[in-house]
Amino acid sequence: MRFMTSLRFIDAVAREKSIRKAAEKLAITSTALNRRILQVEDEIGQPLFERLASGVRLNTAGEIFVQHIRAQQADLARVQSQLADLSGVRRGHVRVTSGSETLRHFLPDVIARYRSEHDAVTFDISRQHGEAAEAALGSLEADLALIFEPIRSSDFQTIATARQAVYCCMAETHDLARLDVIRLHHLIDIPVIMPTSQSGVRQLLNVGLMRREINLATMLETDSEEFTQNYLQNEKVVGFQIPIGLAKYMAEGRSVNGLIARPLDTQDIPQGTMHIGHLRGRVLPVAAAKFMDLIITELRERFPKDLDQ
Amino acid sequence: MRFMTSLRFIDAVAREKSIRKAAEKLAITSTALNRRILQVEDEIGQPLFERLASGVRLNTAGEIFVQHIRAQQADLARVQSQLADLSGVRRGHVRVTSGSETLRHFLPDVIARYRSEHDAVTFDISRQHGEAAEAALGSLEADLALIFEPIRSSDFQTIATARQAVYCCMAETHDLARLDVIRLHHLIDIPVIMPTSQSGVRQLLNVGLMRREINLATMLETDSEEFTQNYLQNEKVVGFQIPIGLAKYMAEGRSVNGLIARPLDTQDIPQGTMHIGHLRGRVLPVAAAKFMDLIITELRERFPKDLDQ
DNA sequence: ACAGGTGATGCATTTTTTGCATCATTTATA
DNA sequence: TATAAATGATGCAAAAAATGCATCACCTGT
Repeated sequence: MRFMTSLRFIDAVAREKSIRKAAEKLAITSTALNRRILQVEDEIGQPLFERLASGVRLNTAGEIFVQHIRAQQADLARVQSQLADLSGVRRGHVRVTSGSETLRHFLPDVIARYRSEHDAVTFDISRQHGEAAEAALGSLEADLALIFEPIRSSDFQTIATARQAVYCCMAETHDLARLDVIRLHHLIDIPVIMPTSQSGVRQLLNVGLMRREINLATMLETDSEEFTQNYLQNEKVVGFQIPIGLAKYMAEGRSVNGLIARPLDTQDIPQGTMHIGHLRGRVLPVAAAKFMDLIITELRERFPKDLDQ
Repeated sequence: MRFMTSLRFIDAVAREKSIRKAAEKLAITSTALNRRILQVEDEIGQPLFERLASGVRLNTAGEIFVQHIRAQQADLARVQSQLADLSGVRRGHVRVTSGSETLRHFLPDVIARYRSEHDAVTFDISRQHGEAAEAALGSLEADLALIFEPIRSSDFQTIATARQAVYCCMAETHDLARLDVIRLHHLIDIPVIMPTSQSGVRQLLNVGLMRREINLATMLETDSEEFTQNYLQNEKVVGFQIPIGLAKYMAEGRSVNGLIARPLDTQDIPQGTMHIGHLRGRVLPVAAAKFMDLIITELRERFPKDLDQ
């Protein structure tokens, strides 16, 4: 897209905070890049960058202008996706940002299902906790976000939500596996793996633990779902997860790979909410919009009672 | 804005439906213009125009792309307005489309008030009836619209509404001027000037006339407020208008320039609604947003009881 | 049948963009 | 404190892109 060149260059310089570094990435000389920037600044009628000895930095005007550039790029992507749709094939690129909960089972399932029908669509999946995920939407680096508790920004437009209770995960041979519903006091003196404090699950746990004044025997703290699930198979410890993060049917009580999940009583630990949405005011590319539809379809199939739209 | 050139050119061709005609307006040769279009079509990967013997016409892809171009232009204007705001002076350009009702008194008053504080802001006022006004918002040819009854498109985002009863206008020497409120049957056999049928006032009148099965003695039909108001001073006929279209204080019963206004009984003719709004999903330029604020302020001062936000 | 319109294309010319060498500054480092 | 290694800006020549002219092929209305 030749008509986007200057704008793309400015975006690159803003990201690299250096004309020379950006020039290298763009495979042109710093001279040419510098001149393009000076030219646009001249047309705009005011500088977009502060010149520092260590490089450049966006000034206020630059921040506004770069936001415009990114919005324009996002809209162009949407248009291209729409045009591709016209000519039959659905092409496109979908950028999803999400907490770790959905990465192990849910998103792989949905993407596979989507790509089985539209294999010309490609994906970018970035793992980010709530606040960072919202920022990624804001800077137009992502189209969709799946965020588990809480939503901070009013710029986030929720399209659907799914209530999610917190489950305990453990080996099927674990003593607690006999219970249908687990109360917090059952966990006293039982070694547990805790999610890190940025995670939504951890925040829900904290609420209940504070209220009941219970301290758990935290043997390990990690933000890796992968590690947790694997470790449970080696030692009789308890991990925490929400249904969307569990293998299919595990939330119904079935054992999968020797592991089993039991819900925590919602009197002890409140249910959380998984939010699916995008930046307010954005029109999503066809591919992204359709993918979001499929996410909601999949959620409806898995959690028919807990889905709100 | 050099980076907008190609897009601006495409927009021009779409409007002119001819490369040669557009080239003339743009003060370049048709060759150059033709080549830019071919280049963009090549980059997009598909044609945007159908080539006819009589010129060109947008195809479906072109319609989508041109809509994108206009959205970009509008957003760029917003950004420029915002940047100008940064540097102190409020610059900008506000494009308003409205039915005829507001053109005589209301908009001139509001614009004068606005420009007394921000004289670097310029205006475009286009007179269009409801449907055309909504289309102008949709094609981004206008920022704001004032539409009197009814709203057709769900793309119109109403920001404020003001209820408006229909008034009869006449010379203060007219027989009916003695009445405080006029009933429809008072108008039987009295010569009237009717607004044309696209106008919201006419549509409200029609509702009442149909219901009561009354025919008025229409001596003349016009869409010109100017003509109507001037003619009332020459002959004892009755015209129709809503308060926003009357000179200040006339709706309170005062006579202005020998003319006087009396409300029609709302049992006979329902009140209408003046809608102030913009295209859904658009972020307005600073100047346009502030101007809309001022419109609402003015409406609140004039019609404190009938304004909804 | 034909005159007058349309968009497309080859080629020479003009304009714009790019890259090299270099300057003036600032920052990090010895 | 002196010095080396960054940074962005600028003059000038080469490369690339855009433009204008002349012309073609085509369609439409008369």
